[in-house]
Amino acid sequence: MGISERKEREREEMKTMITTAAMKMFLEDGYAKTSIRNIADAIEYSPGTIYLYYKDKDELLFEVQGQAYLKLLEAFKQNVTSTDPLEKLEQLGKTYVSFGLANPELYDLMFIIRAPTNVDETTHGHNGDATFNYLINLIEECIQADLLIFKSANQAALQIWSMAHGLVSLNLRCRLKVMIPEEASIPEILHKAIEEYLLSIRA
Amino acid sequence: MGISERKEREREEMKTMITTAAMKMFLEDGYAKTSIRNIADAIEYSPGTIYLYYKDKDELLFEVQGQAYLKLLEAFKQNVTSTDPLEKLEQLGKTYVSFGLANPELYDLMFIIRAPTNVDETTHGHNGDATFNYLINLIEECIQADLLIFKSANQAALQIWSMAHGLVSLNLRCRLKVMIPEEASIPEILHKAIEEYLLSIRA
DNA sequence: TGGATTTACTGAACACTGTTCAGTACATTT
DNA sequence: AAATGTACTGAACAGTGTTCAGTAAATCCA
Repeated sequence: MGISERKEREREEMKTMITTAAMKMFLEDGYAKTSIRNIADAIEYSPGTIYLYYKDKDELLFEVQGQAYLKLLEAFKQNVTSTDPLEKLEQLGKTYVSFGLANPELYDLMFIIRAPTNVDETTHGHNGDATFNYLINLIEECIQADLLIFKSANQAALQIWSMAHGLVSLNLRCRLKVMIPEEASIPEILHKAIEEYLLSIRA
Repeated sequence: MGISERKEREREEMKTMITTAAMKMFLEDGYAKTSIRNIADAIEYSPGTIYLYYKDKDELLFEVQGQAYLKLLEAFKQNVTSTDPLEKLEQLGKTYVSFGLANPELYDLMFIIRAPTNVDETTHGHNGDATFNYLINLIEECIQADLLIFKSANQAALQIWSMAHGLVSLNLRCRLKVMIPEEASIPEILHKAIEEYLLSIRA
């Protein structure tokens, strides 16, 4: 019976049609300013239809977040090319910061925006695991080679991620203007901060 | 002519009445879930009245943010008691983290929430200056005594604030659950992270 | 093939949001 | 006492996420 298979396929096509439009509009206008009606308009369906495929706007966000995490993972894989673990860690850190600077709306929706998805991590927790594991594995590699001052990978990841996220998210909320008056020099200074920080945690 | 003075006084009273109610409701339910109508109900006025005192919801946020920054500054002054600059820096860092953990909604509205106030820092930039200067002065003290690896106070502030904000804000968005499974141990681990970080940036 | 059933979709409706503004009632001034 | 100024109201506007009775087409079964 090929009909049910075709219907399943059509359903998946519809779902990706919705998320593709949603992703595009989230990136252009931000999550908050993108309404279900706008998305429905973009794909030329009625608002109610979207609810036949996603239970609410938050589930749509969750879906888009998953894609965004993969996009970040791709950036990691593409830019972390060195053979030296510490150098790889630096490449990862700089990739993270560059990603946040280049895709502010995306970064916002991945890590900053408030939504059920971002709060109750019990059901929605395993969305960015692959990307996070990439960091953890790299850190473990560094620790096993005795290259960092940390004893546990979790401890190291906590600090390293916090530093990187702090830099990016404070910038996204314009909190760095007091410290960095010239907007143009922000990328350079943030990369320098990552560099320096990683120097300071070397064993 | 005492009438215009009385009117000015009454106007100020009304403004603080509004911001007091707003602050309370922002803390309890969050900024997004608090509506102008809710605030108006709480102070027993019509919604339109609020707009006679504040031009929009964002201006209300700005006002409450100012109070929140002062509250944080108070916490700094109360907890930073040591005579040793490095110890003072540690006390400040831990106070910052504790503040964020104890007042999640307040921290959210101060540093995380997205609003015109938080984005265009040209007109709204000087709201938290006193609190920020407290940090800068302390860092300058450390640098002048050659206690830190940094050469410039701005450079140091960038890293230190980013680390602290990263820890607090990732926690507020439940991003630490992958690294810290037990919720109860979060405060201790975050304080430990601050401790360790400050050790790693000692000259 | 023809009638019953399942499926996909619509768009009006509900309860909310921030914000505006004509209208009103009271305080102050002349 | 009449005219002016001020403070406040609450209905209205345009938007939001979400639901659901109604419809039309596709599928199934006899």
